[in-house]
Amino acid sequence: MSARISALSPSGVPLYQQVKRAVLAALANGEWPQGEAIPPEKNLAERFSVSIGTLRKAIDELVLENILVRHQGRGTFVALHAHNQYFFRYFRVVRHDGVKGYPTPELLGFRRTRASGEAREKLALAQGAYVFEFVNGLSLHGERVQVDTICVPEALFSGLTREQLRDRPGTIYSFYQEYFGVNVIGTAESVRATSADDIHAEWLGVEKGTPLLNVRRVAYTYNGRPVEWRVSRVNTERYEYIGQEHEPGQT
Amino acid sequence: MSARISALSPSGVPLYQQVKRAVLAALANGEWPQGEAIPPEKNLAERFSVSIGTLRKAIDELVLENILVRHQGRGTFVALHAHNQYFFRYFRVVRHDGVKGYPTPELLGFRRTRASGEAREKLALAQGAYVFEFVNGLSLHGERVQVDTICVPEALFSGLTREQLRDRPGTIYSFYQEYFGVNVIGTAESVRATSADDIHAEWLGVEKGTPLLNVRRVAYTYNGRPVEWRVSRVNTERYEYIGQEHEPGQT
DNA sequence: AAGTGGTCTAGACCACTAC
DNA sequence: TAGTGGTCTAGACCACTTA
Repeated sequence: MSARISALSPSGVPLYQQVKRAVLAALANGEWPQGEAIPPEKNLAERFSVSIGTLRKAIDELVLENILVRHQGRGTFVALHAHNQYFFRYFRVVRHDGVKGYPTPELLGFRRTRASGEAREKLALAQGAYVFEFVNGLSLHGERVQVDTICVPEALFSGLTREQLRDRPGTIYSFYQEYFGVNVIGTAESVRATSADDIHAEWLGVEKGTPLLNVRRVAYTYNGRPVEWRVSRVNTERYEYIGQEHEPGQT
Repeated sequence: MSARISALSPSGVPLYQQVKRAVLAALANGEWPQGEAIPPEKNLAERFSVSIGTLRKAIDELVLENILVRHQGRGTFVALHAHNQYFFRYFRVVRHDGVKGYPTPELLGFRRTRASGEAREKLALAQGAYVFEFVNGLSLHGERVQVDTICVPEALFSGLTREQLRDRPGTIYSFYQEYFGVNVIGTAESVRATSADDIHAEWLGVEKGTPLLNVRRVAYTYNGRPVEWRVSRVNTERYEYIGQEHEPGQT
């Protein structure tokens, strides 16, 4: 386990960034399990042959990214529920009383088609480009509360099948990553209020014309490349969407 | 202008936090105008009698908060449009094409009343406590698109009048700060879709029953104390609410 | 060439936690 | 009491910008 930074590479990459990568690698290796403390700062500084200050700068960033948690006097810990946090980053519907739940997905539709004008715009596709369009129903506490219409370029997801989607084990984004090497690293959402049309009324078990939340999301990978465009319809009779939150930063 | 930190107060507050406050005070004094460079780090470190490292930690936080911008080799600058950024932190409605605009406010109602059950809950008030409740209409490009019903505890805003609100120069939150010493430092929002009732239909110039976005916000000051509870109704026919955004952080 | 911020060191002492 | 992270120092050298 000689985890020394490789030759203090003169690559021009700051040392603390190299340290950060090394720590991430160790985490990925499962060297320090979730919820457990990582070695103290002094040890890590020695191990990577850097000063405490440099080591701390690397750890600082990992703490900012919610990958590690520091407790003064106790140690630095691998964040629990890193998976959970990641999950609820992208699923922002909770019950009116604030209770969160894991949604049960159900594939309601799947087809290969030419991209619509709006999909072309959001996904930066050429005219006539093909996309896969599928519909995902989400239930909370046994009740269907959200229906997503999801559009991805065929160019990035060639060979995608209805069965793969139906039988995928985890979240859609982890599926993208494992099966197609597509990493979602950012999203942008806008929200409107619209009326339920016939098909969504049926899917959500509400009357036609019921006000629904209409969440429109573009997901991006590296270099700002859009990889997914989705429209979510949410029945907010008993659930709500968590909007912008501003932490009380101590100014 | 002896801006020395007052006696290196043994108050237990970290030095770099004191330095940060001092820099903020200098900014508030207009000592360094917007868009201009502030003195180099060495000078500031001397002026505040701290080491470069400590000074940098203070500046780091101000950069993270978008109050300052660093340019390697050029200097550290007072962020332009800090006011703008601050403004659009709390006003998140844009046209469907993404164009932002400054809303024109109009006071549509004002009264002193006992807090409703929901207001009591959100504002952590005792039964029978009084609140000021006022209604603020917001227009973009000459069109009324949003109506806010705002509720603040009388205990924090004693003496608030309709005229003060109507004639206030800046945003509501800067008004809170200047006239009542109430600093809003954080917010939490949840979003639903609801139908327009009679009065909101009239205010927004839509038919009764039109789907409206229903944004519910609690604003907090220090120590997580709630100071304002508001419900915004937005006509999203031509405008939309900017939801959660995730920056592509470089992990 | 001079001046700026960016990175890095090798310590020190303090506050907090666990034993 | 021992060990942890939190803060702080007084420098050093590097990369970048401007003139």
